[in-house]
Amino acid sequence: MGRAPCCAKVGLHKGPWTTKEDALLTKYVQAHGEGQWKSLPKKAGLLRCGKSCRLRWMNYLRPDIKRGNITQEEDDLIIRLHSLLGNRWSLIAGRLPGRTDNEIKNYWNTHLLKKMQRNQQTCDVTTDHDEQEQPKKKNNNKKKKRNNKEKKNDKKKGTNNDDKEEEEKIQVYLPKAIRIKALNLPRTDSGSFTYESNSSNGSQQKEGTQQVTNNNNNNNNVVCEVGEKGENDGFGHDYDYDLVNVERLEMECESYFDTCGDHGTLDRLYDEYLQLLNMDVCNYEFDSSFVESFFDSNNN
DNA sequence: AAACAGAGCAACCGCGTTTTC
DNA sequence: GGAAAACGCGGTTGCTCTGTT
Repeated sequence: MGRAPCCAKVGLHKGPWTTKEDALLTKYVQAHGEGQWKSLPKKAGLLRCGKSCRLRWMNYLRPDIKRGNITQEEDDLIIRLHSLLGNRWSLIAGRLPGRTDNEIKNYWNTHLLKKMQRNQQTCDVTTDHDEQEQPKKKNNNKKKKRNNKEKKNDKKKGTNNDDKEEEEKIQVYLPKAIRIKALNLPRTDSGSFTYESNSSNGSQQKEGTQQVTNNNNNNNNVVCEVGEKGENDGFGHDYDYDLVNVERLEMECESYFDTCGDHGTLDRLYDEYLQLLNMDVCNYEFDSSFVESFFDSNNN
């Protein structure tokens, strides 16, 4: 059983893509469409593994990729979605047109994590307990960077600090990612839900669309009217997203579960959140009321 | 000016899930 | 129904750039 690693083939290019490779891949995908990643490199004349091609296309070459800085609205939305979904980057990316899961993951790890840590430091009424718990993540981050450096140095020096690192490992309890199998929602290129306009060209993704179309495999389309709405996120911010907002996600899920009557996945998700909220180890600010209302509405 | 450290991000890797045969 | 292949996701790595000493 098991699969042979697709990139183990000898003679395949690795590392940064050249403009020539980009051009070949773009040309091929434009001519033949996405998919068949395994056989694509051969057909396109690329010395890359299919996985690498897919990644390059999805994260960089797709024409609908929005490049440039993350806006404040997107920033807020990412934080809010992360509080709801955890590290489900592709789901989060699906709510941000033109953004990729990889981009959001990187942005979270490099910007938002620090931002939230800063906020927590300034806002928290610090107790001794908090002071002990909070730096864990921060230290972990720094540790990673330090480890990279150490590894580099180790390479030079020929030493190995792995045993020491093992001792120092700090256990951080984070929710285990579970896939929402039951949600057969249409996906964007990045593998997440998509939302479509009511126009004849239903495949075109549009920003600020007014309807959310929710297709499942039985062709039971669930269409939710979605209006722009200012709301409070429970953290004291007012939101008026031009982008797809969290409310839409709730509505989509609500509609879906109403249709199929499957609450098992939501129950699991809710259990996961409850466990997390009960765990004092993460010292992480959850908007529990928001989460609870989300699940309550689906269970009623 | 050189060395070092940290930040940012593209790309890789491993594994779980889904699809195909 | 089971095995293999394909796909997709999240975590991690390592390279490059920039700022600091």
